[in-house]
Amino acid sequence: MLYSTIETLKRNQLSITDSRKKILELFTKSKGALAHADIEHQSGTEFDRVTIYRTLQTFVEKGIIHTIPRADNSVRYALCKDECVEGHHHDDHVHFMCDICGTTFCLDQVNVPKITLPLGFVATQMDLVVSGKCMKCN
Amino acid sequence: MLYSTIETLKRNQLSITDSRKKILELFTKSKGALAHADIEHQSGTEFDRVTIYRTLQTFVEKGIIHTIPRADNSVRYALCKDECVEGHHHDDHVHFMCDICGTTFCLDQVNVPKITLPLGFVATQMDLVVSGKCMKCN
DNA sequence: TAATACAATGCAACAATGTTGCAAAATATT
DNA sequence: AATATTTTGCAACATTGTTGCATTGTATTA
Repeated sequence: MLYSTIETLKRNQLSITDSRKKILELFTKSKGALAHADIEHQSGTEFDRVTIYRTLQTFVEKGIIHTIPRADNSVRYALCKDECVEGHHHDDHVHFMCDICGTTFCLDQVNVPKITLPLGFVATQMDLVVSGKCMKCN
Repeated sequence: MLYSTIETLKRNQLSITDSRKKILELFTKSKGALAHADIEHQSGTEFDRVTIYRTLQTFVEKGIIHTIPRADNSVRYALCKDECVEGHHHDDHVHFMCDICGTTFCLDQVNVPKITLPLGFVATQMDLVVSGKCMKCN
């Protein structure tokens, strides 16, 4: 089930503004994950940098998008699946980063496998990021 | 087998300097992983910020330390095991970040499990970062 | 639909993080 | 000890992210 951008915003009790509509659209149009800089470039000078930061923050809080960590100190954001709700993300799928084209994929089909931690350690979140060559660059 | 800081530097064909000795010592003394800022604080005003950046870079290139990605856009560094050599890291163990005390652990005993990627995807590196409560804060 | 309450935006200023070029200093080599 | 090489510190700059506040836009109520 796909929601329109406006429906998604309403469903999350967010007021409908130009920046939120536009940024959410960028995510639905994009196959891969987006970095803050991507959004800044693709939206031109339309919105202030600060607005983009705050919009992304709001979307993460509401469970509309989730973050993907990277070893080189740059976070990317991707749309969450429908099950994500405020404060409780279900983004336990694997992320794939292509070393050639730089695209970040959410491999929704591939789940993060269960692992056994040493005694005393309790996990609340797991991030599995794989890098290599994607099917286009292979 | 443990090497002294000087031996490790020599083994990697690096000249022995105060900053390299001191920063490498910080890593061997520390149980967890270190962020750039940690090193900057613990070494006081002894070294320039730039020197620390360059030293960490050199250590990563030589395979002495490896990076650990985090969702909040902050990289941490940890000592590699002996098998790591220049340009070829063997840091395929799980990393654990405590949400309470902030310490990052290398769980050397726990390996990243093999997963099956969609057709056409080829993995060259995998990073599994688990967060939750560590054995001290539990 | 107009008036009000509320929330989001843009701007400015700032803080933190990371990078580069180059002269000075330290290390390694002969 | 003298020379060649590498590393360091400084300055300057680029990027990324944060905060306070006045202004603007959105939602709500009469």
